[in-house]
Amino acid sequence: MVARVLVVEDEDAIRAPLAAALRGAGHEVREAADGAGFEEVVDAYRPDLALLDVQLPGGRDGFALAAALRGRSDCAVLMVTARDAVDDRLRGFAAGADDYVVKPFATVEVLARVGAILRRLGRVPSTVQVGDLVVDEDARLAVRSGQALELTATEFKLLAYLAGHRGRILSKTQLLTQVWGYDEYDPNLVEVHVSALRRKLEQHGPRLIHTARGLGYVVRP
Amino acid sequence: MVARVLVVEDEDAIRAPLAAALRGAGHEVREAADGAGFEEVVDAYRPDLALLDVQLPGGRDGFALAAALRGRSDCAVLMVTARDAVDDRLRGFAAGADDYVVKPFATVEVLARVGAILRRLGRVPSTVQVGDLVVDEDARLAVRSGQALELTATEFKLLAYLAGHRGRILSKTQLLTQVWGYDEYDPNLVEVHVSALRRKLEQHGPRLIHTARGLGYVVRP
DNA sequence: GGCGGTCTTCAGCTGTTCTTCAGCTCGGTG
DNA sequence: CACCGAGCTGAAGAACAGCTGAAGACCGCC
Repeated sequence: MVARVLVVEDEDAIRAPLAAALRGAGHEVREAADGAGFEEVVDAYRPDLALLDVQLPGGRDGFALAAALRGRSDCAVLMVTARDAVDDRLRGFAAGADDYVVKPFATVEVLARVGAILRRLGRVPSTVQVGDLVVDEDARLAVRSGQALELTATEFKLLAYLAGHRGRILSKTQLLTQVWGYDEYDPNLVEVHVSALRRKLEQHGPRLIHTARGLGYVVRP
Repeated sequence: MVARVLVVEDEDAIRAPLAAALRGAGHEVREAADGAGFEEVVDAYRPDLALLDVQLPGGRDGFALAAALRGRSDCAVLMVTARDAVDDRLRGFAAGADDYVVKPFATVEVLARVGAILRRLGRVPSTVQVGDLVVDEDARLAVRSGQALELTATEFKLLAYLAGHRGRILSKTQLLTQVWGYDEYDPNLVEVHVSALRRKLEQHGPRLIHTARGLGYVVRP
């Protein structure tokens, strides 16, 4: 399973190879050296798993970050620490950690634990939810506040892709390649379909597909 | 990847061509002949990579400098020495060196190793923090004291560049080349955008972008 | 071949953002 | 304290990105 992983670790010598290994395993990785702007990054990036070092520079340690995650996201937590104290472990689980690794560790061990957590989470239901919109790719069904939407093939594909990457800015180029499989850049093609999608979506609620000027589009409740 | 490199080497005949080669590769280079004021330079310059000679005049050798880097910066370290003793190599790695080159060396070899280290680091975490401001270039997110800032494309680029070089005075010429890609000197263009940025930033706190009269601008908490 | 629906292209419109300009303020200097 | 250059900022309009209605191309179906 491919997941979005957020690695918060201050030591380059540990973070860099770890991130490389995770990328090698097909995951999408975001790195941070400390807890600065953690909430904002989580909201924007919506990781499936957070790998948190316990000891971090700055005001907040890994426990504080794990606590901040609760309620904000259904993201799993893997704590990393240099200390092998039992009370650390307990504090970690109390803060909502799903698992725990002790430094020094083998990169493969971490990879295995990440895989285990992601498998355990199961997930990958074919439906994505954004606010009051539910998109079920298997059933090819889009529902907004109880109302089924009548979408054309292209519109559905576009909406499914946007919703599947909610909270992230997707460029027109990216949409063109992912949804249309095109190489050439024709921004208007995307614009026309976004416009049509919006007309149908906004009959049942406020705007979900937002314009990020000069960058692309984002789906957000 | 373009990086800031700090070269500490006492022999002019080695340092000068090395610095020239690194500049030729697109890096920004700062040179020093010994370890005097090392910490201050690191804090002010925030190098991505330090090239440290082991044998240095004055009280401190390359190992001492490498040790001083740890905890102070997430900068990578490449040690340079005339001695090819195994215990030197071990001491170097123990002190946190990422790689090691032995004199006499070919300049291209050093360039290759610098490239390898920087690739391995995989561009340092994308978020920069200055006081209560956090700028995440990947997520294209600027947050000040918990409030997301609504910035236009140019404003964001400018802020990201300024924040990424916090504590350093950046001339208007430099900003024009780096942010706009312009050649001609139009100071007012920069001034107008700095003015707009300040208006948005200073709604949530004190001044961060300071004017260095006759020199340019600095970002500082 | 004709028909209905969908996709793509086109062109005009709108609102935003960038750049230029002009007049002002500020700080240093004699 | 007056002057001068550097920097600041409000306003105007040029340039640009994005939106959308409409027309034509395309495709499958009868």
